[in-house]
Amino acid sequence: MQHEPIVKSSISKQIAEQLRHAIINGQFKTGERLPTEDELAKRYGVSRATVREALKRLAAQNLIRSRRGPTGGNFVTQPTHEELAESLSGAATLLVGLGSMSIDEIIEARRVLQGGCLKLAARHATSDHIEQARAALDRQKLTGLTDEAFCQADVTFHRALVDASDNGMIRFVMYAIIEALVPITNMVLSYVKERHEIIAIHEHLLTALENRSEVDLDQALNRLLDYLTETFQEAQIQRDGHKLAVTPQE
Amino acid sequence: MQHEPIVKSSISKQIAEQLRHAIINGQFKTGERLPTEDELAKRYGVSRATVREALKRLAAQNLIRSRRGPTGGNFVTQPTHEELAESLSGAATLLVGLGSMSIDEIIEARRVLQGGCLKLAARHATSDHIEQARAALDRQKLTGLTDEAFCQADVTFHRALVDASDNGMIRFVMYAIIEALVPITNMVLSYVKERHEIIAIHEHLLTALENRSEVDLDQALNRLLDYLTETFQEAQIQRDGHKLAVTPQE
DNA sequence: CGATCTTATTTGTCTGACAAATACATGTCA
DNA sequence: TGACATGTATTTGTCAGACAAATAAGATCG
Repeated sequence: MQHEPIVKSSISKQIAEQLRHAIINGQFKTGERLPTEDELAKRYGVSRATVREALKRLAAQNLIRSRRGPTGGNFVTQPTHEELAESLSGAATLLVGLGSMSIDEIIEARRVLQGGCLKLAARHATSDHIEQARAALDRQKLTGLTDEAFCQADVTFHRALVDASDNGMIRFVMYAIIEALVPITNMVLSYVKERHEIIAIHEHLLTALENRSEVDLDQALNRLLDYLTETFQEAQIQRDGHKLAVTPQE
Repeated sequence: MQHEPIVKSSISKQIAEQLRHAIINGQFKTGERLPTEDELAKRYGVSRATVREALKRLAAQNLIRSRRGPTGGNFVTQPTHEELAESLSGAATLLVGLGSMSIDEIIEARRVLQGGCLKLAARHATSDHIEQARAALDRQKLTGLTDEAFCQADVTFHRALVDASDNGMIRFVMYAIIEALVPITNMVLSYVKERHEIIAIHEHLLTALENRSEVDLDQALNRLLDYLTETFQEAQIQRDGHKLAVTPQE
């Protein structure tokens, strides 16, 4: 007797998978409308609720977007770079937040990968990129900035540097790494509060970029990451000391 | 008169967002069980169907997993490295597939980023990593392999090289880039069919790694990417020529 | 011609029900 | 007592049908 291979996963999940592949393989082109939910339900022989659960899975991946009304429906969308970068940084943040990625690893990754990225930037940077970075740096110099605002400008600055590499793929992955470092920068800022050093290093980076000096860029990057490593350890000690003082038990 | 800020997005999406933040902020720890769907429905004052659509959104992001029965429910899961890497490469593949990322960009990105990665690998590679790479390379040498199998072994080989860098963050992003190159490798394979050259270059790479020679690694990587660039153009010409011959109109 | 009203279509949500999986308690028989 | 079957409660999975809300296009009226 032959046993049919029983399918363990839920119907809605299977439908989501099928539709997903259909979209990726181009059977539904971007901008195109999927069949209506009723139609899909009939076609798969399931209820509309099940179809909808499948569609929501796709929506969560920014693969489709829905509109109501006639001419409405579920449309295949090309996820924007923003959205993809966002989901990517979300994943990276999660990895860091859940502690499955050490600080040292992130800094090392940044040292290695951003090093290459800056080399490209030295070759491809336009005055536009440099201006953007300059603007972000100027914002960091303002007095009275909250830590969050400072950190935000920090991200903007580094993104501008990455953009200068003029490479979409690199931009895609570097954004994630930069994002992953935000919590650390934030912690350093709240416990050590030495913005001027960060600003000085950024100035160093930007000047090196303006001069298109790969050596200087490398030097500046290492200076930044060394500084972060040091102060992060310091901040950690302070934080833990603080914590211990407040909650001595445990 | 004051107008309340009307909320445009659907209820299920909002609930998904709320739960998502609750999970990321650690209000629900990993492994913990969320309230039952009925409970959530009551708590948010919506129907169970709506709650379920929200939950499916989270499930699509591998944030929760569900089990039936008593002691069952929706559990917060720590996404595996695999799952995160998968969603990441899914995004990257999409970018490539939808043509918003050029081949040149990917190859350039790989040249720059993998270059740094291999430097790390030269320092950190263990015999274990090298053996894994060797095994994948041996598999590529088998005769009678389908293009898919060959390509699969190719990915395994490069992953082993990346693993040798011994850095989770780098692994995370490099996996995506490697994955993004798969369609291109595939196309090169189907139209040019020169596996021996790829194998030779891989041999070059592996030997360089065994000798921990950064210079050789760099040389081999450039050799590989130059080769891919060339043959890809060739393949493209052949394919387009073929297409034109078959469908001369348009 | 233009403004408004109606109407059809499609997604969003609700309700209530039953099916399926599954842990746990209970009972039965050796 | 111990192993095994059996029921039972709980929770997710799926279904069916309904109404609400958005919205584009046609119909109507001034």
